Amino acid sequence: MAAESGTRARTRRAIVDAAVTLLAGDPTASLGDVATAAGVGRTTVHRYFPERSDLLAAISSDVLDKVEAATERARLDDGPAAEALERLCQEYFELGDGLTLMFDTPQLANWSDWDEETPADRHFLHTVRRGHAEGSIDAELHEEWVRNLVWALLYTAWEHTRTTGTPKHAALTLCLHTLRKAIAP
Amino acid sequence: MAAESGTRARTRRAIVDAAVTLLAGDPTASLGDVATAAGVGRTTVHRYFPERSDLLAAISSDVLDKVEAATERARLDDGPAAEALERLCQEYFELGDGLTLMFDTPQLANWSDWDEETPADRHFLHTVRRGHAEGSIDAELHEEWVRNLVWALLYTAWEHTRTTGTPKHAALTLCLHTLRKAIAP
DNA sequence: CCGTTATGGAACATCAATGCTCCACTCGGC
DNA sequence: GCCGAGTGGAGCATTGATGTTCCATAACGG
Repeated sequence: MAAESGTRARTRRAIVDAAVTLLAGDPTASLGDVATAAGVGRTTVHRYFPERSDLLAAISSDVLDKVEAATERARLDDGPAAEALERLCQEYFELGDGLTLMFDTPQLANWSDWDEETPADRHFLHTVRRGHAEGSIDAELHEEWVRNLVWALLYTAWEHTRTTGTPKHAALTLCLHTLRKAIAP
Repeated sequence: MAAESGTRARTRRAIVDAAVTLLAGDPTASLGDVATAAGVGRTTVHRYFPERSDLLAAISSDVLDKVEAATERARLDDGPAAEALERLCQEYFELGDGLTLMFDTPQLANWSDWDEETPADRHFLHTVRRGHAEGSIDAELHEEWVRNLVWALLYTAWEHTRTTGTPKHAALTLCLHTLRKAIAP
């Protein structure tokens, strides 16, 4: 909140970004590892985030912000709901490691001020219901299932690029192709 | 391998089973927690598995065995490939915590004698190719993608029961419904 | 160019998980 | 019912992560 000097802001970003990347690969990575990855001394990490939980909270908040921003860019209220979800998928896909982290470390939400219900989440579920009403999304698939499905597909797509070396765009195509067919009525 | 006395075999099972359940929920659970969950002393756990890695190897081997057994029960070579995959999905779904554990702790494979290629995996990929050939599975979806997709759907289904309280059978239905549509040509 | 600001590293205390040992106890199977 | 296999708990050493302090130094910015 309080404006930070340019230097401090930059260092803070470096630490958070490095932590996201590192923790996405190994949620048990030590703070020393994070410091090294960020190109910073362990002492400096502690200066910004006195306790591990402080760092996790910062990460959580950072990723949630990005999710919110991505959700807005997807313009969920424009056009058919099914197409809106595909746009959202593309936006979320760009989140990369942040996505992976949120997917397999849901406890992360607890470290931040997240009450189960973010605006992005509400907007997502609302869009699915709109799809049900207008008939562009299979009515048998509950909102929550569709949300979980989207996250799982995105996670799978990233995993797919890591293990098979498939290029990002190809993985995204597979992901969207699969989603489109899965949610079609 | 060497035949164990009934008592030892039972204790060993209790520890492994408890560990699977516990680690599925929290991969960082301590050996003390595992001992408590298994209803045995921490000393006993060490007697059976001198190091943590020994326990992980045992778990890995145990789960892999169950996967192999489930794969055989699915009779992948009978009938259309798409239907075979649905049967497999139902069998895998029954693995419960073991499934969750393998999904979000892939490193587990390293602790056992797993060379990237289990018979079950080979059989699975082969079945997908059969589906491509006979036209019952969308040819645009590579074998590896379908495999990852199936695991992700199963994981999501379990997650769905945990977070929304949906009954198991309903989650499985959603899972199968989604899979069927996703892999259809 | 100079002073404030930020950093890195060393050193230290703490803590929890682990791995290991010993011994008394009990429970299972003959 | 007896005896040995199997168990549990207390205790102890080790290790790695964490959190904290202090000081010398680097670099940022006016």
